[in-house]
Amino acid sequence: MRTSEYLIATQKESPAEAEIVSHKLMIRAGLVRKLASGLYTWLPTGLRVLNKVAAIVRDEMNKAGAIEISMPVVQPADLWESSGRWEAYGPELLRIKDRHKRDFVLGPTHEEVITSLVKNEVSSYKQLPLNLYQIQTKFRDEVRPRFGIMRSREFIMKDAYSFHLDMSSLEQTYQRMHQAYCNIFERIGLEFRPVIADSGSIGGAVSHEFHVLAASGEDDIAFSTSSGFAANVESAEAIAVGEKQPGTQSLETVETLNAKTIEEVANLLDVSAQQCVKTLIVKAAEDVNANFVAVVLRGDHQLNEIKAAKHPLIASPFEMASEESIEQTFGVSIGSIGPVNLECPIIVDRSAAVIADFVCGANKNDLHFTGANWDKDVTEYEVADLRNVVAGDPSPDGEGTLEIRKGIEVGHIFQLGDKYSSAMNCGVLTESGKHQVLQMGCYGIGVTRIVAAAIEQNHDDYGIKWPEAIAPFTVAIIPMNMHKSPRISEVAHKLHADFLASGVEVLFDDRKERPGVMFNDMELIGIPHSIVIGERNLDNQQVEYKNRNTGEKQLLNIDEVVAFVTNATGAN
RNA sequence: CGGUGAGUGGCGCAGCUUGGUAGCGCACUUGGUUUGGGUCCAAGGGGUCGUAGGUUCAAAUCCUAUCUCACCGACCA
Repeated sequence: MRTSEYLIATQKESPAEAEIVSHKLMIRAGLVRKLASGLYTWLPTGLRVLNKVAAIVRDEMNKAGAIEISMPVVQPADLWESSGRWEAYGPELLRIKDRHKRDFVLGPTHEEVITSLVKNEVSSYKQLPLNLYQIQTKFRDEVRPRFGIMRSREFIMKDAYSFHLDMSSLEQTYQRMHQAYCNIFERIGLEFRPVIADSGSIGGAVSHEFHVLAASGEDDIAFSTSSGFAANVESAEAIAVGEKQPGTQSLETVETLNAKTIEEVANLLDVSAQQCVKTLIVKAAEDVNANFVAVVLRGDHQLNEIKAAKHPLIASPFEMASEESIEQTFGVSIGSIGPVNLECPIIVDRSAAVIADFVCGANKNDLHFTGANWDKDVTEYEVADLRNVVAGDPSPDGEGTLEIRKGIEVGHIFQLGDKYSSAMNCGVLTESGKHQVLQMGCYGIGVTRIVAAAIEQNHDDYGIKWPEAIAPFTVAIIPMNMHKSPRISEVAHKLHADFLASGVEVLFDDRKERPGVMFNDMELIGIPHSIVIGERNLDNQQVEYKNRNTGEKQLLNIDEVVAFVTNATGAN
């Protein structure tokens, strides 16, 4: 490819709205352009990358026994009514009407369509298991599209759906998909982790997320320093820190005027936040004989609302009590609430339950207790896992401590069970001739998001540093002042032809630009290898090779260039 | 949806307070210059100032309404 016949579309400045590196670089390197909020056009260079990612995903899916299909983006509303998601999905589901005023949706996902397909096409246990996938455009009317392609409304997803007679078959395919996903991210060349994810409202379901590690990630991932344990912080189990301590002090009341937050109280009393407990008042579940439930955490810990919502005493969805309702119910302001003599059910986090002689609110304004102890000063309570894990916590599998890093979610695999198949009555006849509802798994990869995540993980001050496997071009030819030097032009054209003949993806910068412009553009676009042709080295029949990722430079004889680059590519 | 801010050539912005010829940098075109790291000079093309209404002799500027977009919060590939 020659730049003169291509749309290179690089820019010096990035748009004001671009916040994260990948977004800025995708605009500057000419990969994408925004059409409207959350809607992007993929320019030639961006599309080349996208297609490479998709090709790797497709290849690994095929190898793992999945079969490619393609389903419509526009889906009839009645399908969504049959699964119950027409109401349940919410405003993220873009609803449209056709000319006959019939309701349709732009597909945010395809469980309904695939389940309806399999229901009609598959009727015997002999046809199972079956794993179907597509790589296709999805539309989710995100509340807040963000970070360019990272969270856009229209995006490309690889979604696979597997169908099984029983759970053990589902588990097998699930493991196979887990492995396929690892293969995919390894081949693309990303640093990633499969992590245990929140299993959501579907009871007993197993789920893993795949995260690309990057500082700009929106998710916190907890890892064990010495085992393979990894989980999303929102679902990582927090175990008690340390052994249960015996109490040595007795309850004393202290005045804490103007001290409301844990920090202020701890400072005032000159104790650490770890020696305090904080008491949060939350809405109780409907079948509980109280309006509110108190949740007690160690002062330095944060409540995990997902865990809280799953507790039988706590309302789901989770809701904090308002300041007014707390004052009405307990007659004390929010800063002085504590578990001692509190008139409501009390749930204590595991780590708060092992400390002794702690500081807590005295349920009277501007007063706190010191020297409080469980079982002595508070007798009615239960213990549960309610907090977010923090760095340094013991790993829940008992090996090592936890470390927390940021991740970008690029894949999610899920054992769905029969949620959709039973709602839509999708089943087959078993060996014994009985109708049986199928078990399902679903497996998603954000193909467009991978492109952004790859940039987040691989860039420098000059631009993108593509992993070899997804680079838009393998090699750039950069001739110095070609239009003034017939012999440079000759070598450049020859190398271009040679690369093409060898099947190497080459971008030949034949623009009449100054060298600096070409260097900057090629580095911005992030082409892994480049060949610089200048008068300087041509006397020795040599050109300069430069590696974008390692910065390595060396002189090559003209006749060995193609072999060298081919070799360098294979080596990575 | 809540909070904050912004809409002026393709991009980045100034001008608005105090109404009076729409401006700068990048990009683009032409000519020259330069040529191993975004050269320099000159000439040029391109803008209903988000939209609608109002005030006024006169509105990018003041007033009203409206739309769009971005950033911070709860969701997700």
